[in-house]
Amino acid sequence: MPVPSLSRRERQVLDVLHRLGRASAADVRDALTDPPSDSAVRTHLRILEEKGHIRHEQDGPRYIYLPVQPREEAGLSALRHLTKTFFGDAPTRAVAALLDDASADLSDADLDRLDDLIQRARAQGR
Amino acid sequence: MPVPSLSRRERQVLDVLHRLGRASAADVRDALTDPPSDSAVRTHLRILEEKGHIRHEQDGPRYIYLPVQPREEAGLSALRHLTKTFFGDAPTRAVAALLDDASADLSDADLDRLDDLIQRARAQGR
DNA sequence: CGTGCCCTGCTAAAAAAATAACATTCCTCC
DNA sequence: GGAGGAATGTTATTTTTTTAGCAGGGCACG
Repeated sequence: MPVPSLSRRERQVLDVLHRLGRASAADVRDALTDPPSDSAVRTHLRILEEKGHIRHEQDGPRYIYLPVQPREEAGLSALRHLTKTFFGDAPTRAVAALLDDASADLSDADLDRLDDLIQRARAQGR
Repeated sequence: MPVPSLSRRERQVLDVLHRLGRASAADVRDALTDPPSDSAVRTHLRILEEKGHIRHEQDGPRYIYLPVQPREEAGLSALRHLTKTFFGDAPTRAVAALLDDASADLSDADLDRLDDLIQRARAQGR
């Protein structure tokens, strides 16, 4: 169990960036339910950038920040950690929890897609 | 995006407890890759208990700590948050990532079980 | 022009978190 | 009985985090 390298706020800000994909300082602030001052948000963005977790592009007068690690990739490692912590390292159990929870919202198309993925996993396995 | 109520170390300690189910202060310390002093670990345990996230039982001379929220339940809400953050709030995509990643490790039995869950989700849906 | 506005960066201060030192209790065993 | 060991709780200190204040640059517009 290594210490997570991000503080509370930093994690929160980085999550927002993953969710939005790309965002200005003001966008980030707007996405927080309990926003600190504009200047505080900027400080976190600057620190995240120093630490190498995000980068920025210039967009006219302002900076647009983006995560360095692609969303899917970050998502996967978060999933791995979560699976270890809460599901005894058994991905199947994590999947089960997801399906169970969201079943009401899964469309037929979603289910078809999942079937497909399982087919593929079977093919892979042999 | 509400501020997570736990600090870095607190989160880390609580995760260990979820992983182990139940553990003494020494167990928790052993499970950390970068353990602080015994006394520091205890402080975190005491604070987590004050905050209501864990409780303890007496076991002979020592305390055994356990999460208040059941593991599966905590896992589910973590999954929900993760799905929002990294998978555009589409559980199917999170599942896809898991299957894709772990396909090498999924046994036929696992896959059968997943098929089953999907069947059930279909039945549920109509 | 020059005033106002919106942006960034820097710096300092306040608040929270993390750590360890220490006191205390209880039990065991000589 | 008392010395030693293993546990907890309390407290104080250090370190990190979080926050805001302020300076400076650039651009638009009267």
